[in-house]
Amino acid sequence: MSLDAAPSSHFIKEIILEDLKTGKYQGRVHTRFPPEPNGYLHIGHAKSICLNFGLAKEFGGLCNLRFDDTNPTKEEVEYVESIKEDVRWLGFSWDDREFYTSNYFKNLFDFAVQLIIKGKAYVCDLTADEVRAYRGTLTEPGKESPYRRRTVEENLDLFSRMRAGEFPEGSRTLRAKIDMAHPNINMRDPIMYRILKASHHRTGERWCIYPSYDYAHGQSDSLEGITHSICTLEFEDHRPLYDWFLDALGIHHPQQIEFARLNLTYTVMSKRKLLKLVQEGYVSGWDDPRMPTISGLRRRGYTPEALRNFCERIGVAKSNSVVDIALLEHCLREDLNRRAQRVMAVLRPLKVVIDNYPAALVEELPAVNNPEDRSRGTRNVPFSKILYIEKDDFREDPPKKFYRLAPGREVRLRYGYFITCVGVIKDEKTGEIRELHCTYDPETRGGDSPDGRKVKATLHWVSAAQAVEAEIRLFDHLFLKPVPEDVEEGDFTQVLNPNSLVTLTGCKIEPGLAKAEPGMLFQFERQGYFSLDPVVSREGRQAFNRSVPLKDSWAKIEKSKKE
RNA sequence: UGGGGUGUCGUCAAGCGGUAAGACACGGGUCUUUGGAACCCGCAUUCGGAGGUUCGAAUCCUCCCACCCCAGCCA
Repeated sequence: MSLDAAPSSHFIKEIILEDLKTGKYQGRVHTRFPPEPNGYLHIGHAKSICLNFGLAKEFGGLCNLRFDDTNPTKEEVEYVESIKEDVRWLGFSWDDREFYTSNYFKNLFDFAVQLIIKGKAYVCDLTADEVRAYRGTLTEPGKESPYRRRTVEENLDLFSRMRAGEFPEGSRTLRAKIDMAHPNINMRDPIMYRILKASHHRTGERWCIYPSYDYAHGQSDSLEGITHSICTLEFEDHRPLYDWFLDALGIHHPQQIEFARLNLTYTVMSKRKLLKLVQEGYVSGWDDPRMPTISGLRRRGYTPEALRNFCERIGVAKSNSVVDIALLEHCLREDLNRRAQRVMAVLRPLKVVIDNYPAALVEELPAVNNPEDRSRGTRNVPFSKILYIEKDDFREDPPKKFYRLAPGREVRLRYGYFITCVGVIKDEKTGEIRELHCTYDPETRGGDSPDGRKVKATLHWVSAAQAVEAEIRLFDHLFLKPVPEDVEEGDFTQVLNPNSLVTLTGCKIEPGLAKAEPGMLFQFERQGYFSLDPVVSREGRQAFNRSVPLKDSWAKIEKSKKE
């Protein structure tokens, strides 16, 4: 059984298969992942990464990593580094094909000169406001710029002076000469170059004119020999323009294919919204474990395998959709179930004294490391007279279907003994349960009863004397609503989940966990999957993040009883 | 009222004229030293709507409806 879902077919593969059959690109498949280094990658990007790198791999082709850095006012090296780390972590390699649109600034400039010579581009002196006014509206055609009829010579001269820095920022642009009455607004003489006196993170002060996305993207694809240029739906309207430049230049012509971006329930996905959460302090940073960023998911304890599997399962299509976050969680559980080391940890400790257990005795009892993989063997956990169990595992007045510990009831301590509750000690004033007194059956060592006696529940526990204390962070959905943007008033911050992070201190964990390190995958039995938080943890004060809880059918019963 | 898209189960999503895959979710059950996992069963007589073509339509045609994207010198 392989963890990765069988690659499913989708419309992009069909297009590629067809192109392969007809020999459209001499049997080549070459894709690219083109992030703009102006923010951190999120799970929506993961979909695109898996698609582009996955397609290349499946068809024996290549996928380039290309930073689309045409806007120096928004881009930074910090983002470049984080993007590379995230793509690598996801399990993909671009070898030496790390490119930057800024590598092509000279090529793009030369292409622009060619277009000017062909009479297909001109320097326009209209201001930004005027350009907008001249563009017309969705339903009305635009007007031609008064500068549209400049001669080739004049355009050439002006364009080279734009490059030389002779004109102030925003004073002129280079525009494609297409059709101001075109029903597609993108075709109404789009801007190819703007003057930006900004320092670029790669080219420094070398340029003061920068190409627009529309002008740069197709030509960059062409220069790299890309065959299939995959992007999201909102660029569908730009495809005629993408094609227009390539045709006008008569160079290698990749085909642009659009697919629907990923949306997930109970979270937001746009860089703008994510940035707002970070900047306004709703989360601790881009890598907050509640964020849908790749760095956040990684810190939370997600695995690349789970993410890749998820991306495979959601499919690739063109309809706007919102994927249930339960599928993401399912993919994580599925992966972690096979891999995670089982361990016992008590999140909300309740003291238990085993009355008939020798006070001085400490036994080392073997516990299975992973029932899904017996080759992982066993470890020993200490058992003694004073233990902690989970508060939730005891009810003085147990409701129907509650199988756990209650007065007079016998349950099993996992890998330990059968115990029976014989006493409850409460705080005189508050009535709060302070500790439980139990007796154990020495014959049930390890958790088996020689007489075949059954018990309805098995509890996890930790021996008090040997327990290590830790902080445990429980995460829930960041938002209360499946679609956070769907609010009557205000914005998505109105429906932030106040309980998306619950920090528990004084948790009692199995002594072996003291050696836990970030990146190690654990299942705290009967609770969920956890891993050490690499940021918050400190020497002597470990903090574990709950990556995802285990399915809990008891919680479901309780919930349905309340409703 | 311009242009470009999309509409198949609660949510994704196959389907490409031969009689509605699969997954998640949900419900029920078996098993269980995790109320986990695993396993079994159930879950769209119907494909946005209405007509039409055809022996046969989710698939073809016509009209209609709904939703998404576009008027950055952002990508």
